[in-house]
Amino acid sequence: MGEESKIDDGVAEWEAGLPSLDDLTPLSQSLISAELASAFKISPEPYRTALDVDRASQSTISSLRGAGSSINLFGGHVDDNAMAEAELEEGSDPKKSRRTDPAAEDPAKTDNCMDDQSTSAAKTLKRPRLVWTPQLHKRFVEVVAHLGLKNAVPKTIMQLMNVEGLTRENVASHLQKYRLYVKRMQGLSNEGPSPSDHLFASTPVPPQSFNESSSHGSVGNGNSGNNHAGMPIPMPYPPPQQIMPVHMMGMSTNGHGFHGYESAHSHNHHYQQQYNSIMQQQRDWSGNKYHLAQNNNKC
DNA sequence: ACGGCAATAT
DNA sequence: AATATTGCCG
Repeated sequence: MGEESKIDDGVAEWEAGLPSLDDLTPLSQSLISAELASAFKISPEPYRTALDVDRASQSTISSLRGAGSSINLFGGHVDDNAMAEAELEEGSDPKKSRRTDPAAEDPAKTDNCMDDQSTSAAKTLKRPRLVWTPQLHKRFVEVVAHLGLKNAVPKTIMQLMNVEGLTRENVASHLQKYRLYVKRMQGLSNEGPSPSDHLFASTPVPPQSFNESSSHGSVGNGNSGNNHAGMPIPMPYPPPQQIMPVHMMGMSTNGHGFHGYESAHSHNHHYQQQYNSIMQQQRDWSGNKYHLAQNNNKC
């Protein structure tokens, strides 16, 4: 409890040091050219009054205080305004109702070096190490479960997880560990998640989800807490973020365009392909946390 | 190119 | 301790 007042003091002090409204560059000033905006189908920023800004500020502050649950993809530090966008949400978190317009750029450093370089740099630049938060891991497990262990290979997992910035290597590494864990757990069938298994223990191990896959059938773990038969996890995960101006007419709005277990015998590469194309649309780097981490990159 | 796995590095 | 990277192989 003492902590909170400390934070309050800090915030107050910080607020006192802020420039007055009159000193600030008007938010109405566009950060990108009109051409660029229209080229990328970015709708123009709505006008913001000082009141709007204040409200946003309040909301930020309160969210900083309230349950420090920044769902940042990467642990470590949340640099400054970087936590404005949460990485992934589950349908099971009714508390977050913020779906206002994305905004609040920093007028101070209008850093407009992008295009060519930043997009190619996305793959070149060294990214901060990934932190497998429970949310992320959960997603991972769900995807693996749905693929069936047979098809759960890094690339596919990565694609279906649909998490911005997640690399194949990230998944491969995690998968390797995960497999070891699962094996370890099956060997010692009666439960005993070692204390070192924090993360893994928190998510029930995939109960051998579907008919195919698995060649030797000793995988039936008594633990089948998830996966209610008729309700396969909503696979086409809601794109955590990113706009995707895709108009695919085959399977559009009806909730699920994914029927999980195709691969082995069926030839519905159809769907998978459509998926892939979507995935590629969202893979694009645009602006996100990675650059910020430790790279005072001048361009 | 990809995937799996163990060893090793950070 | 958690991830990343590397090397070797199928």
